[in-house]
Amino acid sequence: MNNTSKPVYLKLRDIISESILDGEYSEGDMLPSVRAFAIEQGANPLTVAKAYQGFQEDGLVTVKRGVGMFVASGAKIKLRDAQRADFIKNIWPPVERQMKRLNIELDELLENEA
Amino acid sequence: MNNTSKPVYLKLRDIISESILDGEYSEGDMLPSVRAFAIEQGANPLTVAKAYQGFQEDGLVTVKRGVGMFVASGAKIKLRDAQRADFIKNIWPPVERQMKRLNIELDELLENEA
DNA sequence: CATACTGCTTCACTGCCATAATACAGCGAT
DNA sequence: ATCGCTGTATTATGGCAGTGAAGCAGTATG
Repeated sequence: MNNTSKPVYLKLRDIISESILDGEYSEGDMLPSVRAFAIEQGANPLTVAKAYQGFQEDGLVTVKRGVGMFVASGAKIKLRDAQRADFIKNIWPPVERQMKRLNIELDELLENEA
Repeated sequence: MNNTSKPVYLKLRDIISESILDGEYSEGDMLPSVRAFAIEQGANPLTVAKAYQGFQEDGLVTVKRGVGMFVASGAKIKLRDAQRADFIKNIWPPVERQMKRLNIELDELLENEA
C-alpha cells in the first residue's frame, strides 16, 4: 500500500519481493548480506535480518550459514502465486468496494496512463 | 492476537464515512454521541472521540459543545471528492503496479462476482 | 440550581518498531 | 589456524501508536 507509513522491515521485504519478481535476483543468486543491504538502505542490520527472516520461513530463500542467503528454487513462481492469492483475496475486494461506493469507473483510472 | 489488522479508531472512521456517503446521516443531522456510538460498536468512548476528531479537523462535522456533533454543510460532496482524489492518487497506483507485476488482468477480478 | 446529557482533557498502560552494542557460530580462502 | 566474510542471538533502550479509566467543561431543560 503506502510505502511512507509502513514499518521499515516490511518495506525492505517489499523491495526484495519486487527484485525477485522482476528477475533482478534469479534463483540461486545470493542476496545482499544483511550488513551490506543495511548500509545500502540506510537501515539497521537487525531490521534487515528481520525482513529476511520472513522469506526463509516461507521457503523463498535458503540460508547457507557463514556464506549468505540465496534465492530458493521455485521462489519466483511461489512468490508470484502467493502474492496473486493475497491480492485477489485481501487487496482487491476493498478496492472494488470503494470504487463502487465512489462511482469510480475503470475507464477513468486507465486513461491516466498512456 | 491481532486478528483486526486495522486500528479501531480507523475502522470507526470508515463506518462514519460510509454512513455519510450512503446518506444515513444527512447534512445537519446529529451524529451518535461518543458514548452511544462506543456502546453500539463495543469500543471505548475515547477511541470514538479520536475517530470523530479527524472529521472536525477536515470540517466535515461541526461541534456544538455540550450538545453534539453535526454533519457539516457540504460534507457529503466534500467527503466524496476527498475520497475520490485519495483513491486515484494514493490507492490505485500501487494496486495497478501490483497487477502489472503479477500479470493480473481485470477480467479475472470482475468475473468473480456476477 | 440540579440533573443529565454532550464533547474533551489528563494520566497511564501496553505492545510494536527500530536501533544499539556485543557476542556467538559457520564457511572459505590464504 | 587465522582472517574476513556470512547469518544469528541476547539484552537494553527510545519512540510512538492504540487503548483505556477517571474526571473536567459546556449546554439544555425543568
